[in-house]
Amino acid sequence: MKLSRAEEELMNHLWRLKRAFMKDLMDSYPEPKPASTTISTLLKRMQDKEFVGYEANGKLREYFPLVSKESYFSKHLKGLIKNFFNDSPAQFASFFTKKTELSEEELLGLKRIIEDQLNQKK
Amino acid sequence: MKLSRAEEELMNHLWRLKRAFMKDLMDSYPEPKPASTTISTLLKRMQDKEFVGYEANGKLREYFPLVSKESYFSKHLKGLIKNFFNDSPAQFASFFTKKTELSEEELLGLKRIIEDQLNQKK
DNA sequence: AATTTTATTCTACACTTGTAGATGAAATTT
DNA sequence: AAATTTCATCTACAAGTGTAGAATAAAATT
Repeated sequence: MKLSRAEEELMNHLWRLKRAFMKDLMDSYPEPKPASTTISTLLKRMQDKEFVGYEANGKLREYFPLVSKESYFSKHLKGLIKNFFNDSPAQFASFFTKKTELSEEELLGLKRIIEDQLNQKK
Repeated sequence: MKLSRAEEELMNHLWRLKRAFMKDLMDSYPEPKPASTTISTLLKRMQDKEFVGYEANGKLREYFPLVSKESYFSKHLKGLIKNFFNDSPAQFASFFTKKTELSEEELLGLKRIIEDQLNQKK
């Protein structure tokens, strides 16, 4: 199951806020804000898809994510790699590194991470 | 404009084949194959979206991609990074490197790429 | 030339998505 | 307590998607 574009946007707000009431979600949208019923509809659909839960606090509901951004994103990425890179993360990484202009610091940071990973392998 | 899931799958076949007749596209699907009219519908929609063109060869049409996999994918990725990583490719790279289990060779290969990039910076 | 194969367009239909009004009920403010 | 605000649900509807049958036409085969 996957989220639609609009749902994903809302989910991003929710991940950032961690827990949020309707009002907080509304606030997190820039102008022009969507109608609050639109958010409600999205929240409902996301509950059906089991991406969002809530805790009733009196009548108000405090919503929270049921999946972490990390795991959601990992699936996403895995799909991309599968579809576009022959299921080879290395091929993907090489594409990414070549096509994205990273600054020197960024490259050094990355290099360090990779070296750490290599050391762990030993 | 974006391709839908099913269109993207077809596009992948087309990228791989570079140029293809209806028949070749059908062949590229695993069992159970979709109806050929389904492929036709998709192709039509993809032409409307200007992702696919064709050259008539007698009555047959030889289809080909109008956008490269690289540029299509780059946009995709840019969107992902924007939505999920605060628009920071470096943040993304670090996440990717940590979450994906790359083999030692793959890591070494990556390291080499990064070193090349660093040298180019000088 | 008649038949068969192959591919295209048209039509269709159910499902998903983006968006929001109407309605109603609980909570808050006056 | 009455009025107002806040929000969830229901209903709705247009656009986009996945999927494919019917009709048709050109090409290949017999």
